[in-house]
Amino acid sequence: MIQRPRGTRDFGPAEMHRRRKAEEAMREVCHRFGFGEVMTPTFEQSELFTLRSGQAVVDEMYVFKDKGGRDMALRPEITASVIRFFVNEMSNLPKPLKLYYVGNCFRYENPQSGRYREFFQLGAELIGNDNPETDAEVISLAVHCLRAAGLEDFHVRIGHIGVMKSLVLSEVQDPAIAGNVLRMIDKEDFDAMGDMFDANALSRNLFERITTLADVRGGKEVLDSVDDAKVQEHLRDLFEILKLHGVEDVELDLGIVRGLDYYSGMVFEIDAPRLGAEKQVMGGGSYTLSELFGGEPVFSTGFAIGIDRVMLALEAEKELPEYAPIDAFVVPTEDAMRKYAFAILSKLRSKGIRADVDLMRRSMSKSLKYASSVGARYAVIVGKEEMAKRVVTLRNMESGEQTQVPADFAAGELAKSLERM
RNA sequence: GCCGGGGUGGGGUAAUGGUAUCCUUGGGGACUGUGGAUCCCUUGACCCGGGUUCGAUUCCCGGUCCCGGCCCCA
Repeated sequence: MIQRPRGTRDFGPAEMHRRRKAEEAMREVCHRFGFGEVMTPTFEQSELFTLRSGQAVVDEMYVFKDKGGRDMALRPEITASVIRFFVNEMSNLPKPLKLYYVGNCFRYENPQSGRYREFFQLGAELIGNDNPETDAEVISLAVHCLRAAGLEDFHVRIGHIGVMKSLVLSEVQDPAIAGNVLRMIDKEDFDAMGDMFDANALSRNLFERITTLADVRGGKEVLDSVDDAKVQEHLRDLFEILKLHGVEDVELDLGIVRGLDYYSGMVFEIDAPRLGAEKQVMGGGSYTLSELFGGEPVFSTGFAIGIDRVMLALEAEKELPEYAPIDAFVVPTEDAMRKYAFAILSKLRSKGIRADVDLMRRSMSKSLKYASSVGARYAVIVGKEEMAKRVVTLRNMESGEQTQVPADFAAGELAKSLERM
């Protein structure tokens, strides 16, 4: 037997139905916000990702040499591809440019709850600016996507890299050490950071200011504790505009640092508290990447939603409705009626009814049983009597109620009945 | 990369050093112009490899996969 690769999943019809519904709801929101969909290759030159995220990510990527000896990688994320696309072909389009994408990504990591080797992201990038109204637009889009997917219990945290970065860089000259400090802030490992401060003779005063800042958490009332006047104003505007977007329940969290270096300004994360260790369903922020790929420097703000985690969170939140793939099952009463049944079937399908018919040459009672077990709402019984009268018998599978309707109008009658259900 | 818990038909289970129970599902039949019922027949499983043993699904080791956690998380 051939096993599915570790960390990958198969999705059956019922699950795909739920996933597509959530995905389509989020897509629709993206369009409503004026974002256009893009699609980029599933694999890219490895360099695209190492440029953005550093050489270390190679360990966690699916990398391979193609037959021409080129270093390739299955994409571990999609932002880099979108920006590459932008630099290559879209840099002259009017700004702001609003793009979104949905796709599978690959990371060679150890699977656990909410973490797979192939996973799915829906993300958006707004290219052109880094002002508060841009940030608000992007955060609002993320929040509205999650709401549209049906998620209710989630928690938005907004931070700003600039504050912590400028604080650290003001006293730490060595960029390697500064990077480590930022990393420790992100992990909230202040013990290790203390040791490091001692080892590098960094000031205790800086340490205090960092820990104080990292603790800043709360509603907009804590904005006052942001030293940097420019950042404070930026965040104040952002919170105000978010409110006008209908996004109010957000927390300021200056402890968000997001390890990697390319984020420059606002950063934000969304958690679904009902999930386990991997509870972050979305991450994003503003950054400049275009220069890195050989373009003009342009600010962008973006995010990526982990669709798999959203699905897990939805399951944790509520019973999901059952999936009924079929509206009507056409049942011939005897073998002589089978051909006629196809004619009826075809008519129903052409009118948009999700209809099916017995293909196993089963008896009438077995067919009804089958119709019942696949959750068909109606059985459409066709027999000699019906044919003679140019009618069909509609049997409501839930109530057992039966009515005869003219064969030509069966589709319309069904549609009406289905609407009522 | 590391740690813990697991792996028996498609799904869910029981037992066992001598190849396996029950339920469900699937297929067929009885009935047959009305189903979720009943009865009958039937397909189908011990994760893989090695070791111990006369014999391993069972005990031991390794691997693999699943579940959860650490690390990491673009």
